[in-house]
Amino acid sequence: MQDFATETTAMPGGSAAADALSPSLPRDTSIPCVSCDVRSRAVCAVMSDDELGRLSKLTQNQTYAPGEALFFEGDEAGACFIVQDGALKLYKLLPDGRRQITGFLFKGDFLGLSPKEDYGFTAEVLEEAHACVLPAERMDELIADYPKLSNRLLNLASMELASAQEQMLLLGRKTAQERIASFLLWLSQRAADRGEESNPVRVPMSRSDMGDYLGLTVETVSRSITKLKTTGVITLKEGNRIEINDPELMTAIAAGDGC
Amino acid sequence: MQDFATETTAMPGGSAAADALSPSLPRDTSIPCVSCDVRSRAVCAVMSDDELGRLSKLTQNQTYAPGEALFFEGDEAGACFIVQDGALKLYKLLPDGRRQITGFLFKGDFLGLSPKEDYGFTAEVLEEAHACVLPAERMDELIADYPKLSNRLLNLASMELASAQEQMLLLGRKTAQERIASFLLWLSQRAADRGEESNPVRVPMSRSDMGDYLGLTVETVSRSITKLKTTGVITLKEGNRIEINDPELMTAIAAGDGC
DNA sequence: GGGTAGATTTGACGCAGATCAAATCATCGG
DNA sequence: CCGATGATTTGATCTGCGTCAAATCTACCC
Repeated sequence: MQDFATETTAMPGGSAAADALSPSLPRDTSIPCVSCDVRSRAVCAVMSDDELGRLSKLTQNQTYAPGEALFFEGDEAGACFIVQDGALKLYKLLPDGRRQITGFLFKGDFLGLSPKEDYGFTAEVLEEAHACVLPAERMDELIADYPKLSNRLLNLASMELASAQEQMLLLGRKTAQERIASFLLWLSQRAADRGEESNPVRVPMSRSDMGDYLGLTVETVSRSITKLKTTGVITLKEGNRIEINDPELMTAIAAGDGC
Repeated sequence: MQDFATETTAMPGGSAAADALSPSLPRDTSIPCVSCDVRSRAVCAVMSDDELGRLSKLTQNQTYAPGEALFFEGDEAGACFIVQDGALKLYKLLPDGRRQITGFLFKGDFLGLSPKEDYGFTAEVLEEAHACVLPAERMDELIADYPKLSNRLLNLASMELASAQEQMLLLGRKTAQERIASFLLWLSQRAADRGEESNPVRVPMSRSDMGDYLGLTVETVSRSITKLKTTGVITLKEGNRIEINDPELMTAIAAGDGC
């Protein structure tokens, strides 16, 4: 299975479909995909109302609690997911327990599709999440029936591949300081893409998760953040939020051009 | 642009199409895709003879010398490539010159398709290469016309994404020794997939390139290889080839389970 | 409010791998 | 075969980040 979590920029012609029904109710799983909150940014953006009608019959809405796993590395790849809200982390483990987080997923992100029989990583909930679950066989049928969908997934995969390469550059060649700066800017950009507050940006993951994503230890993450704080480049705010005081400088630091 | 170089396993039902014409001539660019050397393993494997007829009219065969670049990071993404033979390296640079190689490409690999306007990395020749070049607009048309092709590319992208995640694990969490072992096993596996000798495996890239791929310096690469040699796990052979004496142990080392 | 458990920060120290430097090896043109 | 040039190996030393340990801080429950 493959995650196609991507820095999805808004699809042209797909302005957010307002939920016409019962806006006061917290969530009604009977509402079909047509009025889905993330329709305009998710894979489904390329499907027509009619096609979504078919889709909505195949999917199931699920709620996942923090710490819960949608699936584990090595599990048979049985379903695809579209994240409706919340946050996930994806990770791989070495036999001795060393962990590498390969991505964080947010509202609108797609998760699924494996080149192998089994999932290549674990998907675990960071913040309570709702997801739209689609059995793998159904997904295969949809891909076969709707070339548009296949093309859309190809686009998402391309974007994700590009960001994977960016991450390789970070992991292979950047200093701790540069990694943290790059990460915070990325978080901020992704929040902006989702239409959420980007500065200060909310940081929903622990220092430990940041470390496992950036190839650093908790202590180094903490020290690097402290240093950025001391230098005045960032400010820590209430509610796990971080303000980037000087985005220009921050960008320079992230690229190894700072100082 | 995105590279979809993948550990392509042989396509079912696509046994190598022998070149029926002038087998003694080194290379004849007039031979259409139908009898192409890499047809059975490349993207084209999903196209029928007729479809390949159309394809062959859109493509151009090119030869590239070692050190030459197919394109540079930041260039406008104008074409897709199918590697017919030779070897390429893909890399990204930081402003101060630090380099991260994000992949090596071999016979049958696909390169192209960008989520952005520009290429996100440089593609440079390692060993003289022949490639089939397809203008981006033509490629877009083909993708639109042949859902099979789109699906195939999606598969390749999925595979590449999985191996990118594997590489993140390597770069973020493995020791120098583990990285080298993982790399040599990967190189060997890829050679096997191409039907080439896998043990001893030919290592077509310099120590410096290995370092830039594995997030290490030349010296550390050299020392790690020396150590594996001294331990008796590998043997250096003529012609830049390396023999893996104990694949079991090597695999254990690569996973961090050795010793 | 007080207590507890986990997360984060801070401190002291060690080491894997980087850096700097030099020797050795391989390739290739003449 | 010789010399030159670049790649690789080896050696000595340094350092950024990891490791180990302890001190806060935070959130949450009673």
